[in-house]
Amino acid sequence: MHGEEGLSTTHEMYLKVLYRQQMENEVGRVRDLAKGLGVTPGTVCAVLKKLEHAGLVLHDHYGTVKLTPAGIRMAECVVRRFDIIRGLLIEVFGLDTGAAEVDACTMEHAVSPATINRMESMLQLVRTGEIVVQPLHQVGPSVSTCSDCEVTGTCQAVAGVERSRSQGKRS
Amino acid sequence: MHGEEGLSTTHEMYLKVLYRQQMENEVGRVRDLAKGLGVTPGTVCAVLKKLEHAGLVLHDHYGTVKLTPAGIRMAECVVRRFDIIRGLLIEVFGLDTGAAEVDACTMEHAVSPATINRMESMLQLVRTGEIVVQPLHQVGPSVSTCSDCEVTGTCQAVAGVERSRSQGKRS
DNA sequence: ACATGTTGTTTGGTATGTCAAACAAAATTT
DNA sequence: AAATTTTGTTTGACATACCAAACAACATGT
Repeated sequence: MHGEEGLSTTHEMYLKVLYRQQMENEVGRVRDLAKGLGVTPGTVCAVLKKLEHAGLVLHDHYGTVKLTPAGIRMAECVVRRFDIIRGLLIEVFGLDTGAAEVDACTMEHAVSPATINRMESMLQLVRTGEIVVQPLHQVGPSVSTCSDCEVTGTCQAVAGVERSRSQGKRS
Repeated sequence: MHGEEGLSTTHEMYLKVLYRQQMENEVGRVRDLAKGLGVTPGTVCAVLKKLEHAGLVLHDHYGTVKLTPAGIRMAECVVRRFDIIRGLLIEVFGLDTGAAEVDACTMEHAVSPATINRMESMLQLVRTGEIVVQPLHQVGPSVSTCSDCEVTGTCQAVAGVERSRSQGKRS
């Protein structure tokens, strides 16, 4: 019935960044998207074609880029996942903001609805004090027990993009 | 100093499946890898070339496939991440085994060392009873508050592979 | 030993997502 | 309004990861 069978990580990122920029800027422009995503304008152009074809954005030639209602819904899903994971990593797992946001940006594309819902519940319970997790914060700062897997955040969008949005807009 | 700058999700999956099969079978064969990963033998062949070039596997022409010590170390990192995330999703977030394993298989490629270490600590604290999280299990079964983002597990390896391994080897 | 079947490899093709650089349109300056 | 700058689009190229199908090697049965 829905027809959609899941967006790629790339497409989710495009929608998310576009959504955030539209919240602040009103109008979307290719150059801003490119900057926000850390890719070239040519790449954005190509991907926008697909998103337009999928009915998620409207893109006037040499003009503005706008999310459709469907695009907004999808973007909000991604943003919700990001916010929940970010909160969880900071408030429950005790990571610092920067690391949490880089990881959240990668993980947001990897969790099913079931998992994100449980994460949301957990976050809520911790916030209301029904679950107490202070002990975790005493574990120490990001011990690297595994020197082999230097898994770096593979999220394309620079951490700065995340940071600038989620804690008060800064230029 | 290390030289490596992070494996792709694909390569991590190849190493993980190879590792598991070698734990059970001794000898690795292209067809088993292909089956375990849900891809064709031709694809496996191509990817093995890259893994060999990266010093992670040894692949005799028309012969066996074996992880190098470096490959084993990397594979163990991936397996460790999987196991921690799987445990967390089941024991802390209250997901059922199947869903947890599908999600863990996607998430295992998306968490930084810092995050996985915190997750491990959390899991330990829950197991030793220092943190109690029963309330979460009463939240109900995977409510889908978000009907738009039908994010499906994008993990290539069929859930069966995960399942057969992680709860007692079954043929 | 040789025919058959299995397993492994190669080849040619596809789809994504990316860049650099050429080119086109719009906006701004003067 | 013409020149210049900025912004947007297209093109050609590349890397990854995949498949189907042709082909090569190996293993076995009789």
